Amino acid sequence: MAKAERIRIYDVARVAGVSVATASKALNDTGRMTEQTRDRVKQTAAALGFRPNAMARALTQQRSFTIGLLTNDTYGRFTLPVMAGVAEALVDQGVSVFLCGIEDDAALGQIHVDAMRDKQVDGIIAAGKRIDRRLPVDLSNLAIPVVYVFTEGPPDAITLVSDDEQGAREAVEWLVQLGRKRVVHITGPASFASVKARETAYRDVVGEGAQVLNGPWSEAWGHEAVARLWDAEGPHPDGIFCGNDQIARGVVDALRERGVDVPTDVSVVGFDNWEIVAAATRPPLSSVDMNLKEMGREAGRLILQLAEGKAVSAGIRKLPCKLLVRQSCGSALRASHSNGEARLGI
Amino acid sequence: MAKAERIRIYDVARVAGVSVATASKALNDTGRMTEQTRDRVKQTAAALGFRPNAMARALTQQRSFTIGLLTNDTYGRFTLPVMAGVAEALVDQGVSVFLCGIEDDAALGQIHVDAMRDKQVDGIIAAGKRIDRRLPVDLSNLAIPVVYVFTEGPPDAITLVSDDEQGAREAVEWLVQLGRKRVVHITGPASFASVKARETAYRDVVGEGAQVLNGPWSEAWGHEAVARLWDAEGPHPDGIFCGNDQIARGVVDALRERGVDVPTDVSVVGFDNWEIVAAATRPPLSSVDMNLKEMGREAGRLILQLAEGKAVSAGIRKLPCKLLVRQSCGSALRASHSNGEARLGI
DNA sequence: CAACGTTGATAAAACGGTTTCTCACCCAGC
DNA sequence: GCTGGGTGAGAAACCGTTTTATCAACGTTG
Repeated sequence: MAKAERIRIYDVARVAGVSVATASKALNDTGRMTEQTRDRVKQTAAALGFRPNAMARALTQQRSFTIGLLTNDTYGRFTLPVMAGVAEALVDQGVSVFLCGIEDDAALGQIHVDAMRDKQVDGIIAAGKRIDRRLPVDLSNLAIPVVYVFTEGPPDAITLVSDDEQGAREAVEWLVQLGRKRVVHITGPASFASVKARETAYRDVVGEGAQVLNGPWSEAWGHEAVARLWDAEGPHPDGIFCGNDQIARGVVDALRERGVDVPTDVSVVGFDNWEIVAAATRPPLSSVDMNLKEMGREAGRLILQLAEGKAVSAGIRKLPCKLLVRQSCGSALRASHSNGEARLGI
Repeated sequence: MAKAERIRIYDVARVAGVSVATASKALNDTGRMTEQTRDRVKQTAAALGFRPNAMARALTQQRSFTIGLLTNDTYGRFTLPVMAGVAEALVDQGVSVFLCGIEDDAALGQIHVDAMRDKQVDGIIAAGKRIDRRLPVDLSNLAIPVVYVFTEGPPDAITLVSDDEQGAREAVEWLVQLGRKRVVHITGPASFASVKARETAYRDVVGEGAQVLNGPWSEAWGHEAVARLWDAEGPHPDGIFCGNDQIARGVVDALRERGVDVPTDVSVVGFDNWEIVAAATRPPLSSVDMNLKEMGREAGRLILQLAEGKAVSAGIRKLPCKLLVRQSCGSALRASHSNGEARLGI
């Protein structure tokens, strides 16, 4: 097949025997004309395989049907599901996504923002990997709408984050419901806002006897924390709520090596529901899913609304997490399992 | 700061006291004029903060300075580094990247391809997660250039893949150099082309006594394979070359649980150099890195050349892998370590 | 001094659509 | 028969840039 010249609306008009103006109006369902004329134009357009040139269209209308996704999460663990959600929400509106990875490089960020402006994006979604850090770019007085996802934005911005407190609460309550009496919390560095939020919920549910161990976000820390707990005097924990799945995996491995059975002796729950870690753990890890894809979808919907000129109320929106029960916390109360799942759904 | 109206080249021309045509030529370093005039225009443009409207520009020139990246690798493990490389190669040429995740959905793929055409992308990079599978879209007779990365393309296409055979060879030769006499190969399903390529290289280096175990790409399979090998009669392996890092991690864990020391008793090498797995393994895993980011860069360079109308010879290009030595294969020959690294570099 | 090539700059025509205005036409009402 | 309002369609302007064609002014040359 030869590289056919692209069909222009001019061609459609000529074949259909109308003017370009009429053709345009027919295809966009605007203007006034006979239903007959409109159909004829539409049919010839279809027959010719006409597709409007998005550039030309963007030039007159003030929309490019393009948005920019700015992120500093190169590894993609958090951003990838968000991206998928955004794309999903936008694809059937004909909106495409520019992906801009900026690491933590302010200069690179500026380059990408400028490029986006030049390309007339209808909006920008700024996605991060940490709720309490900003991206190294200033998007505060752009002429285009901005939505912040999983990152900190200016006070009056539209921001989407996960509800860490709620997620943690679900997890700890689940452990308590299973009958666990001594639940400890092994988590990341106290400097993270999400660590604080999760800890707050944990302390709230557990009350007296709460015990929190802070360390790096690594498997190694999970090992070490278990060592500390089990080498200490007194009764050992029978439930462990971990700050993320990597720590949880370290914990589970360490327990196995000590001959402590999970979930019979100890129930373990992680956070993030990072499939690749949670599923490979033996036994597979229960974990709190932050619904990042849904966050992406919501971001897509919002940016679309804004692009269409609709008003969206500013502020921070916390989206609910969902506990995903696998085998690492046991199924003593299997009867109430599905019940719990349903109750915990978003 | 008010949402300033965008400055058009018209404004620059007026302020600089020249015609729009002159302004355009001044800024693009084309046409003829006094050096003085050119400077004056450039300076007023800078002073006004003029940035050309990319849409309008794309309409006249035949380039949008935009390319599309089509991928079915939603999880992003392979595509993410590729994307980073592509973006890196293109950003300073002012080229932006449309990201299009299509899963394995042909209809979705078609939608994205159509959208890209409408938006006049200068080229498409099709990136996959498996060398011997095609993306569910037909890009063969588009009017725009296409580069295939880490996926199978049509026979006469420009395709970039990793040189699995060379990578495997480096790994196995390294094990042999360390003095390992009984090296086995635990790998993925035989249906994968990359499995075959790696196996070929392995057999080539080991010769007599080669032993290959095929299974799924999972940690669990690593465990099981070790069980098979160590429960069998006769001498145990002293070197294991694994088909990917997940299997390798399973292998290392299983060996530790059996009291077999890595790397003292057995040297282990993985494949993919998936940081998150390789680094968390105890001890950290030596692994073959496929240089995916460099592959992305190369893809970016190629698509750029094609977009500029330059000819690029078709065919499959195998890009070299690089062995990354960590602790899982020992350092008996530490003296030749850096030597080896240097020799194995790309 | 006329013819001519250069030079610096401009007007105007693209690019491919959308949108605003204008207008011919038809029919109803007086 | 004249006016007026609604209807269907087209001419033309516009979006913001690049590019081609044109042109005046100037210096050179025969």
